[in-house]
Amino acid sequence: MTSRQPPSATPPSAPVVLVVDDDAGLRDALSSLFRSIGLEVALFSSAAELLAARLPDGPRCLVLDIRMPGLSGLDFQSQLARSGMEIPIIFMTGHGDIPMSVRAMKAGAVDFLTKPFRDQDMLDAVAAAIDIDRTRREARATSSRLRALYDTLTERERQIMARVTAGLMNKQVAAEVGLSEITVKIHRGNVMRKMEAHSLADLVRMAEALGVSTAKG
Amino acid sequence: MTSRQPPSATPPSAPVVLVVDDDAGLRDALSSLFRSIGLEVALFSSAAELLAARLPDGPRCLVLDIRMPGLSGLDFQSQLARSGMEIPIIFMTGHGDIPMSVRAMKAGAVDFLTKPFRDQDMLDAVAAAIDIDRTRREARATSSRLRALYDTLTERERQIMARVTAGLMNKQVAAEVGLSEITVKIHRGNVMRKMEAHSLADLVRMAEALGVSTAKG
DNA sequence: TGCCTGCCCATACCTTGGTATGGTCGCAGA
DNA sequence: TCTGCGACCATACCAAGGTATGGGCAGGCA
Repeated sequence: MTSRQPPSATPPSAPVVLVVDDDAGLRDALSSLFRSIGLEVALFSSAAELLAARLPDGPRCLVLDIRMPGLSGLDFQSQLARSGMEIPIIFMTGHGDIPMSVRAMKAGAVDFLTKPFRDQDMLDAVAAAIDIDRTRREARATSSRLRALYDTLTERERQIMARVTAGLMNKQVAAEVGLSEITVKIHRGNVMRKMEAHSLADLVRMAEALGVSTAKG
Repeated sequence: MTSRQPPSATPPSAPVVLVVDDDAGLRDALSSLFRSIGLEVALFSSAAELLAARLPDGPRCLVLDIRMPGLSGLDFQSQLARSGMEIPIIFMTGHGDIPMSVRAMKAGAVDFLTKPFRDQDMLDAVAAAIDIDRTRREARATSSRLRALYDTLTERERQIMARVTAGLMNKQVAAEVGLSEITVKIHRGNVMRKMEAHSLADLVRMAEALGVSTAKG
């Protein structure tokens, strides 16, 4: 948010497409299709197999047959959502119906392709999905960096931060939390340093992103 | 955003469901269904008819057969989007297919029901759509109030606002735009008054919402 | 026990922010 | 021509922000 940092320790890995389908022929076909445009691919014959695998950390997306051995595609989707595992999903189906597709799309699927599909449609969908994932990862990275800074604050400092970013003056903050103005100034200075904020405007934006800050009238 | 105002001059009108279907029987059935739970209804037999009518201003949504005389439902949807007319849409279809439903959902449809549908499914969809519309309207109202205030600023004042909300000190702003510090202070004061901001934090949030403000390193 | 940390406060001092008062200049419209 | 307004600047003054220095107290921990 405020500091522009190098990507991080892990090198910028290539996008990976995770394919889950019980049809080995289709898996192979998709694999060569994706590799032909420079994407990496990981193949799985079932959801369980995918869950057991160690997944790469770069940008990625999931290409999933809605009818799988064991867990259904839709159930798998909601299970992933519940477990906080956010990954863009592209569904494929041979015998799907409209309610199924609608449910999938409402739950956030990127696309829902009927077999047989055109290669280009699949590639477009995957490109869109990878893009979504990349954006989300960046947003998550920024916000977790921010959260990490916020976690270093003491209770007091959080109280002061909330009120300062709500627009209160030091003396008002002091009155509200029952401190002397000078103490508020000190805490405030600590907040600025710990949050690595270079200005009040900066801090306000951080508070906004973190969802802290006392609402105002 | 900053001031909590009464709803406005127009009284809080009841939610309205706009129904477009060429089947008069279905129109009537939907009409009584919606009225039974206290919603107002406006019926149309074609998209053209709806466009010609004067639409109410309260929260509302659109229930649309995908196959209509004249313009198709999907085309109508994209036409509305292009014309900036944002209204939540629920599609109905008797003979739709998956690609159609996916396209509609990707374009932002709230739901896509296959005929025959259960009354409760339709009511749930409409409730969700109305809710979305209400939220959107509130957001639009807030942001247009803000925009109106911003429009009263002079060019200079906007320059100063952008830099101040980016976290620059008055003297830095002065140097950047080639003014004396005292002049910056005066403009800054004018900005605060015109934007009705009660604190710098307030102004920063406004700048954020407006998308003005010079990005920082 | 000594050490660290969080929390609290004071005095002193300097920098910024913010407003009032008063004045100049140029331009557009009544 | 007068009026109003946007833009600009100065002096003066006060309020608010911010830091340094120094000190006290409580609790956890090696």
